[in-house]
Amino acid sequence: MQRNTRQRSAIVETLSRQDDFRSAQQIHEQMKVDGETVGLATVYRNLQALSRAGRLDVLVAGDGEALYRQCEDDGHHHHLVCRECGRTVEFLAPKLENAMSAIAQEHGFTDVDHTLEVFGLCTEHSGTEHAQTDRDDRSDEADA
Amino acid sequence: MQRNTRQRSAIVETLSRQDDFRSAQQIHEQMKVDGETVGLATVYRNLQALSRAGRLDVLVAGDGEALYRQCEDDGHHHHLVCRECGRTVEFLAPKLENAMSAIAQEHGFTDVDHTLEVFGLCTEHSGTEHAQTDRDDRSDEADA
DNA sequence: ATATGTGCAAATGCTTTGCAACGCC
DNA sequence: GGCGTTGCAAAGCATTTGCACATAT
Repeated sequence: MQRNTRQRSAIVETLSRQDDFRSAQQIHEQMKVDGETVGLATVYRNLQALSRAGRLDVLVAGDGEALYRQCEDDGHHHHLVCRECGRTVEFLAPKLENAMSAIAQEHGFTDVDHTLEVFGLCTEHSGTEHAQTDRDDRSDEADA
Repeated sequence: MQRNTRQRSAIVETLSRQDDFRSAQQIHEQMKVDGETVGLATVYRNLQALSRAGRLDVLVAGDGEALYRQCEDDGHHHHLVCRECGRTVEFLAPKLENAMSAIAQEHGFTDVDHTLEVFGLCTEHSGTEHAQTDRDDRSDEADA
């Protein structure tokens, strides 16, 4: 990832206009709609490169599909994602990180890494009619 | 899942002799080695049926491959899995469950569900030579 | 100039499915 | 005997890769 190409910029551009997690194919589709002509393989290659470079969050959906979105937060964080629309809330759980390390160490595991993702239905897609106020994507902190 | 067939029994049998998470293909392979003749599609179909019936734990590896193993624990629990050999330790994290519910509720999400898996290298596959005692798969409890 | 990046199409790997044969109940 | 089950091969998907061409630096 060392050169600036029209395609790469377009991909980054598209991602920057996107709040929620999207699959490579959705992103490619979106670009086509926007009039950008970029090969699907190129989208895949760049998403990979960008996430390797730490500029994207990647999360693997239940069915194994990879979803991407631009990082909002630098540190290690987790996501609360709407199963319907992909709307995402980031949150931190420092106590969890510690607990995980402790458990891993107890069992002699090293090089540990963990994934924690929470899936649910956001206000707009919930069957019930919850009233609530906080509906932005700002980072939050859990007490776990 | 209403009839008992030779194939289904063989699959359950194979799973019961297996401590760690295995992919459908690995299970199929194992059965072939054991002299069982069962179609790959049948293995997939039964693994799905069994996990639907709550008799198997399923976890999706980083690359999207589904891994199965028979349930040890009834309740909701998580796994510490060796990236190399699949060796698995189950653990509970009740405080985490609560924290997740709280966060979800705060943001108006409903029908929440979460996945937490910890990957690492077990004692036998760690580059370093950790000394340790606890190396079984008994359930454990985290304070998070 | 030349190492990188791109596009396309073919290949991969896991998983699912259509359909005829099969075998529990 | 009927309906769930199986096997096989084909189809599906998301993703990766080989290779010739294009292009940023």
